[in-house]
Amino acid sequence: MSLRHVLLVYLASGGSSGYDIVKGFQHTFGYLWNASFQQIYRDLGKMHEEGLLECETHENAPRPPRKVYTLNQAGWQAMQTWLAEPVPIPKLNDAFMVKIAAVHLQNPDVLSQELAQLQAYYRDKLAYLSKKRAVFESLPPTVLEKFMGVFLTLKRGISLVETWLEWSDEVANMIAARKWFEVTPEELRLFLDTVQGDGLPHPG
Amino acid sequence: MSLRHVLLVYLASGGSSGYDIVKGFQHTFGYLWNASFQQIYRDLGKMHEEGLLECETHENAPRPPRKVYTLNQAGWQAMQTWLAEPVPIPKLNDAFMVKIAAVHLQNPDVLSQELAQLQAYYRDKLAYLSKKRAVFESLPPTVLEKFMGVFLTLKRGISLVETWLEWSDEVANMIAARKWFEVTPEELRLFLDTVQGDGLPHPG
DNA sequence: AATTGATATTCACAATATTGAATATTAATC
DNA sequence: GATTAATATTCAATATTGTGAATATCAATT
Repeated sequence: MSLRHVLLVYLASGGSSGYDIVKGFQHTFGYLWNASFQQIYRDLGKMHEEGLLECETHENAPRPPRKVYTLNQAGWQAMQTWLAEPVPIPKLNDAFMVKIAAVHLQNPDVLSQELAQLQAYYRDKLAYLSKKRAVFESLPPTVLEKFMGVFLTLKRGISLVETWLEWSDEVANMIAARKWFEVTPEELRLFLDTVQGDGLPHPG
Repeated sequence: MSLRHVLLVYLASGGSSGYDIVKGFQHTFGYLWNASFQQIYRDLGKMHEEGLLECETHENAPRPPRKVYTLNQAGWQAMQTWLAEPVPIPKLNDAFMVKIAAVHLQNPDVLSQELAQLQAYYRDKLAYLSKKRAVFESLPPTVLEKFMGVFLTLKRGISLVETWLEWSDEVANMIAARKWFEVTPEELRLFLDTVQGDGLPHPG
């Protein structure tokens, strides 16, 4: 699974240029899938080479010309194939959580400042997503029902941010208490070995 | 940021062989950071080459010998440097959410089955993590306080799984209702363009 | 005696992601 | 008239991750 599949899904609702996809991503798949503009352009090019996309260069009056990509038969097929197969469990790689797990190694003031900045970021994000949710909720129920899929992903995004913010308050309390300062690395290692259970494998 | 930093942090509480780190990961950083055993061995080797780690080959009686890596001065330094700099916002790349956002393209029965499998996986995971939490909660408060960092990351992991499961019930209801079947891709694109706000950039 | 299973590690190739810079067109600003 | 900003795309180098297979030692099973 990769960006390519996401692009196929995106293009399934109509052709688009790389530039517009970059813009569109921020508003729709942006909180489901992160990708840089270089990545998007590159993968569009590759998929075109591989025959999954058609590409028409549209002159754009005063602006530089834009390459509009559309799904062709093969692309549609590839998308269907992807949709039919199960997705992998998304992998969580959260560096800040690693810092918190190893809080005894940190400088509390530096950590505290970093936490505050993350909180500010997530509060902004929450405000932004909440505004979006309000738009959805103002729709007539029959219309909302139709776009339930997008609405649900929005709600999931909000839930992720909200629970992060709640959690971050606990983290702030811990940093303020500074009790963990008394833990030596060796104590931690010993403790972790003791608490260890049977383990849960990460499935493909 | 990468696995290498996580390994530095891990080794800060004592030397370890690749094999033991692989095992240890499942129990401690496993739900914060995902890495395969090949990745861990590879990065340990590289970090040794780069002079961040010392490596001693310990004969292991009947078993094959094990390479025990320990942080040296440079490694400790590198870890400190990493700890002092802010972490990037973790990138969310969730293929299942993409599928849900584009639910109108799916076969409801296939999707429904995939959802059920994911739910089973996350229920198992929740049970596993809850058992761990119980161990923490049975500790005397003064001990729990000491290991608060690990406990908080565990709680965050539980919260992620719990809210996913709650969300998945809503998704199941949507699939059962099958209203979104009436949406054409073009309608969706138009709708998304209308609902679009100003966008929120993903910070470095 | 041969197979299986656990321990412990390595190699190689492919896929993906990150970063910085470069190019080209034109409108708007100073 | 020169600089800045926005649109629109591309290239290249590197870093990181993912996957499959291979190697070696020895215990325990069959």
